[in-house]
Amino acid sequence: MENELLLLGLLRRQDMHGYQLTELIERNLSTCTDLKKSSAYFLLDKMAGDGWIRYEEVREGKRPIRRVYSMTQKGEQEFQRLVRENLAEYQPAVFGGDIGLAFVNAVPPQEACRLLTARKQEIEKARSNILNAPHREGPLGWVVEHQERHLTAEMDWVDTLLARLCETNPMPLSESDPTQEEKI
Amino acid sequence: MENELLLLGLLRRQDMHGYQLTELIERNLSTCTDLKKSSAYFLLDKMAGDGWIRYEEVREGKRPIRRVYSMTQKGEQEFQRLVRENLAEYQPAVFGGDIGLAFVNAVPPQEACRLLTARKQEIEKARSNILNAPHREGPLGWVVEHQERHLTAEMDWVDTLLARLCETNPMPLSESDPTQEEKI
DNA sequence: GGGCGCATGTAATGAGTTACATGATTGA
DNA sequence: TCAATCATGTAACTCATTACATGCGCCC
Repeated sequence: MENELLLLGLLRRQDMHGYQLTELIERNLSTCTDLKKSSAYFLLDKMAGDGWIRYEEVREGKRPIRRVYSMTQKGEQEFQRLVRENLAEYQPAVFGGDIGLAFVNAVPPQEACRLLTARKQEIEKARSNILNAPHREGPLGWVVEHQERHLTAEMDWVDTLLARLCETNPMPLSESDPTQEEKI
Repeated sequence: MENELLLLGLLRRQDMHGYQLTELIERNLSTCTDLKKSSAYFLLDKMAGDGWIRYEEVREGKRPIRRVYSMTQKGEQEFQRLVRENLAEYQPAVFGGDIGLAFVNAVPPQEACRLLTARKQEIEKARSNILNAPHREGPLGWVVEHQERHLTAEMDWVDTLLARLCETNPMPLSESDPTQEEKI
């Protein structure tokens, strides 16, 4: 329901048409969601069907017709319910990158270091993207700050891993050694 | 492909039947995945079809027939490819809880604090679960450590939020004040 | 005798993505 | 004139989940 919450939260501040919403999300809110255009259109349709929002078709000049959405009373109620639900819960994060890590012994230490260094660079890139983005005030700024903290922690974590993997094995074995692998 | 990687990585160490695999995953690897039984069975089927693994039907005593899976050469190749891919990439984490946070001004500060405190307790619970779990050595221990670090950071983050939200507004407004809300 | 654990699956459902379709306007 | 932007959507597909179905053996 996060996506619905997001759309409701945005429409709550001002009426918007679909394209405007989806551009806003993809351009300015990529730090906290990656909802795609067609998914958003689909949800807007659905929420209109459920009476959470309604729309008016508007033609401005010679541009294509826009569906300008606005919240209904029912939508506001749902929004109030959804924010509370979202604020009160914690959804455990699953880090897909940990699966590879669990089997890191299957690759020679030297190569593992090379690969993790590549990962580190991706994290660094994401982090600098955030640091270079325009500063935001209030809750939206906090969301960015949260992501920034997380990325900093991830950098730190990869560094720890590199230290454990490489510095203890400066001269790698010629091949991965299955006898060094652990039990589960 | 993380789920495939996980199954391959486990089968690489020793042959196992489906139930054994899925129990292992649900009981011992819940920190890094939440793959469900039927999904795992489905994937095992698929991978057998693709020739990554093969199985032998074995009946032990009067128990139900087991499909004991083992890796093929092709499976080992895929595994090697998938670990490297996984180690080298970083998949940006999206925190669903940040959507609610972005709209936290829609609820009265006092209530927001109550809700975030509930969230904090859930995080604390997850953290103590991990701290009380048996200690693991090597890469698997690292994965647990990663999760533990993350949960600790999340606790810290919620505390920061609570400080910003509650301590600056010890006496809440009677209702949420839309004029305090921000632009996007 | 009843419930739990073992063991494998199917079917229905859901959420979301990619790729595609359409068509007009604007700017280089 | 050609590409990009605006604007909305559909269809096919992927991936995973939930709920359900089956059936035997073991233990209380």
